[in-house]
Amino acid sequence: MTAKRRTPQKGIILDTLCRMGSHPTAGELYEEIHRSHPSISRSTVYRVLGQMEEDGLVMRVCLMGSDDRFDGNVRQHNHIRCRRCGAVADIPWVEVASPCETAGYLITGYTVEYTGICPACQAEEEQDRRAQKAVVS
Amino acid sequence: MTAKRRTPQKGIILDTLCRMGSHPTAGELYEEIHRSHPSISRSTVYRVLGQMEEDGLVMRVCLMGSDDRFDGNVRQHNHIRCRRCGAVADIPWVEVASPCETAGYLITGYTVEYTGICPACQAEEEQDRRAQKAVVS
DNA sequence: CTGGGTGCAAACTCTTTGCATTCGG
DNA sequence: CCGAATGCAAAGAGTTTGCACCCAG
Repeated sequence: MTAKRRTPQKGIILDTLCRMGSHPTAGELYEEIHRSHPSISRSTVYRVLGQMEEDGLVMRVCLMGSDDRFDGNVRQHNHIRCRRCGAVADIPWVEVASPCETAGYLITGYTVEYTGICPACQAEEEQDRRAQKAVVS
Repeated sequence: MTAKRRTPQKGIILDTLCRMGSHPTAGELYEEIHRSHPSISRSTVYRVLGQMEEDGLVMRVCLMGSDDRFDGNVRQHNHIRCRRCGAVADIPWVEVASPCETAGYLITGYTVEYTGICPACQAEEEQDRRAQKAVVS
């Protein structure tokens, strides 16, 4: 009983997430799916994502100032978020030493979120700097 | 121009956040403030918190499966969240080695979020285990 | 005085839920 | 067949915004 069923919707949702490669929010993923499969509803996307997260098929990524994002890559890895445009990228896993003082908590895991500037924004900032110089001189 | 003004509301909001010590969501902080200062509106709390975050007076903490939380402690530190009851605690800062592959990003910072079981939940789980044993035997 | 700040209510966005219908096993 | 899964629409929850009034500088 309570056996989970395979449905075309689930396949499409997981496929689309993996094919996107990026880290879409549930809403963004729905939009993408909706383009090719208009019949799949928003609620199904939310329900299936939540379910797949429980089953470990996808990973929920929560970064500051953004809705939850989903990642089809469930291997252990870290994320970096551009503080200028908000883009998210995967970066290799880094081992972190456990803190000695844990406020009495029993530590079972951790995640590291890096903040930085993505390549595109680095280039744009460089351009801005040149433009600024030109005006000043 | 654009000078920021000191208002009693801002003082009360920051004071309350710091006095609470915990890591309330904007809504929780509003409720707490509302008890002693019913005239302060919800929107002011949201607006002021966002502003103080920009000014570095408070820190926004985003943990999985929860609304953003605010922390009056702006010194560098990490957080640990109980995966059973959701309680959040501060723990000392831990230096993390920067990853060598950064997907082209220029890393400017990072945060570490630990997951674990808080003291209270450890105790409860221990009790549950005993109760379980009693039933079995 | 001036315009930044506030309170209020309405608007918005994202997510969840109730329910009748569908369809996988 | 049976009930898990879906689609739809409506409800929730949290946050933001428009606007008139207020008050800090």
